[in-house]
Amino acid sequence: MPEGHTIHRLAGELTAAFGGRPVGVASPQGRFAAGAAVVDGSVLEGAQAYGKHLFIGFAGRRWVHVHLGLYGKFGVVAAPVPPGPVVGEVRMRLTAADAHADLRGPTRCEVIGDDEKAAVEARLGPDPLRGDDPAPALARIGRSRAPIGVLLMDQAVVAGVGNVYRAESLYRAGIDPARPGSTVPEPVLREIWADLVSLMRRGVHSGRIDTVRPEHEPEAMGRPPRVDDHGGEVYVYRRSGQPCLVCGTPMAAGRAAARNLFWCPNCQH
DNA sequence: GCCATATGGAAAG
DNA sequence: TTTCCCTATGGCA
Repeated sequence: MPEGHTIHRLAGELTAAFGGRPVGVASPQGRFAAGAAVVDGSVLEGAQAYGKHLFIGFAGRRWVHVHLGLYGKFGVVAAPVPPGPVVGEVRMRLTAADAHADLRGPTRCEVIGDDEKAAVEARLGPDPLRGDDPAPALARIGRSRAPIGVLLMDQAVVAGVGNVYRAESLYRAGIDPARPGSTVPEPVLREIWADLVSLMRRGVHSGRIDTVRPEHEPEAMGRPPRVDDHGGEVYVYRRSGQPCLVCGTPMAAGRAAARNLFWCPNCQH
């Protein structure tokens, strides 16, 4: 479930599990063999997250740059490493005495240096989870004719927001995702930014995306809890055709920039 | 077994 | 704007 909160949480978990110690880096699948050999056995100094990009820092100014993409997974598992052959397509495995971590299906997994890391970061907009100044994002949205729903997903505008936080933050602000960025008043943009900071911090802490306000939660509304494989309690994401939790209107769905888009046609303008 | 689907992004046209 | 990549899972024959 990789939006920015997943990556920031992962950076913390990796630093806690492996930081300051020599770590085995392997490529069970074989596709990361050359990169793994470069850092295998060196000290993992710490992991950093920027948007949806993960940088695992090793001694010698080497970084393993990981991007999970749409369905990548990276999880830390407490020791001992299960005996027997590694099951499935494990691109990279980190191993220490008391923990290991397996990476599967990433869009990117590569060893880079400081300059390449800086180049990746230079392409990203401010990240709500890093405490960045939102001014560049607000300015860019404020002068763009592109839909606000597309702009929020553009990592060069805001780093770390994915399809769920995009849909949910626009719903909570009452803004139609199709609305051009330049037509959204700046105070509303500031409110959306502050909301993203708060929602995404909560996501880092809980490991899932919950966006429903207390007064609309299942218990408060006398409805059954949401049952969905993404695990969180949300207003709009993947709820097309179901009644809006606030007004009862069936939620709408469409496509924008090749991604699923969800909104309430009554609550969002 | 086959197919559709997914919280992403880069490259190709 | 479309295509492609990477993997796991659930629904359906």
